[in-house]
Amino acid sequence: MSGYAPSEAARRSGFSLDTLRYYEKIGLLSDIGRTSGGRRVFTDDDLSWLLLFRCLRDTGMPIAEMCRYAELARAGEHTAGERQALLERHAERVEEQMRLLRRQYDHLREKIRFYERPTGPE
Amino acid sequence: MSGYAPSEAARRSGFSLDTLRYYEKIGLLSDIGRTSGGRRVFTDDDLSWLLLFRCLRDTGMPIAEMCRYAELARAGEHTAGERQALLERHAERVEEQMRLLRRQYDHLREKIRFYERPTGPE
DNA sequence: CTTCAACCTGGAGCGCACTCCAGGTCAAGC
DNA sequence: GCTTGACCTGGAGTGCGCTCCAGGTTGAAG
Repeated sequence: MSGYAPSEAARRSGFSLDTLRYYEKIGLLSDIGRTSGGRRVFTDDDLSWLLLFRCLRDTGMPIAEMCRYAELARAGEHTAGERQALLERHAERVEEQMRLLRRQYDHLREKIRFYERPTGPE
Repeated sequence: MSGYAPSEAARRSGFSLDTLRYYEKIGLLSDIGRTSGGRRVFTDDDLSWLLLFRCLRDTGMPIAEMCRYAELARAGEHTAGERQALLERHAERVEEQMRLLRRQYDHLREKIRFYERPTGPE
């Protein structure tokens, strides 16, 4: 079950080894376990955090904001409302981002269509 | 009709004045007109280029690739096929990007749902 | 016991896309 | 004619998010 080597955690999360170390260094990840020899051991719980971070990064959340979220979570259950609000605000930004992306994608397709028949413009 | 001051071009394209100057400096924009006093004058044609660049940037195309596109366009009509292919490849990347964004958005919404009722996790 | 790939640390370096600055010029309105 | 705000240039600086490096350690396999 739990106990993944760094390379395995990297593989499963899609982050590089360097990025995992970096995330720990800046305090985004904390209390990552170690073997007696000093090597990191990632638990299932660490992994689920990483998958959340992957989601947040992929949707464009800045690292500083993920740090804020992680801090809140560490602070305890009483921050649940604030955490929810943070994710909600982010989700709304993502919606806007999706709308913009779709709109610009349509522009792009329109542009490509100009090349598709008689003779292209420009 | 044609002849926009830099600030107007910035307003219409959504790029900053500095970015417009930067784009000209790196050769993304070329042959931007000038007044006798040395000030830039943007034409409708320049504006439509800017709107294309806005579309490409918003969809994540790196500047180097936009430069390549602009160069091809300057080279003449015989590069139309290559230009089309470039845009087509980009559009496919955008599609992938939209799929990922939607997937991660769904994850995010799912995560938020955990906060919505009994007692949130983490 | 040896080997060797995976891991460790601290810190420097990088790529991208701007953004800002100093010091000067231009031109429309009063 | 003077003021003032928009504009000019070349070049330095910034913020973000990693990524790479040197030099050393660990531990499973043979």
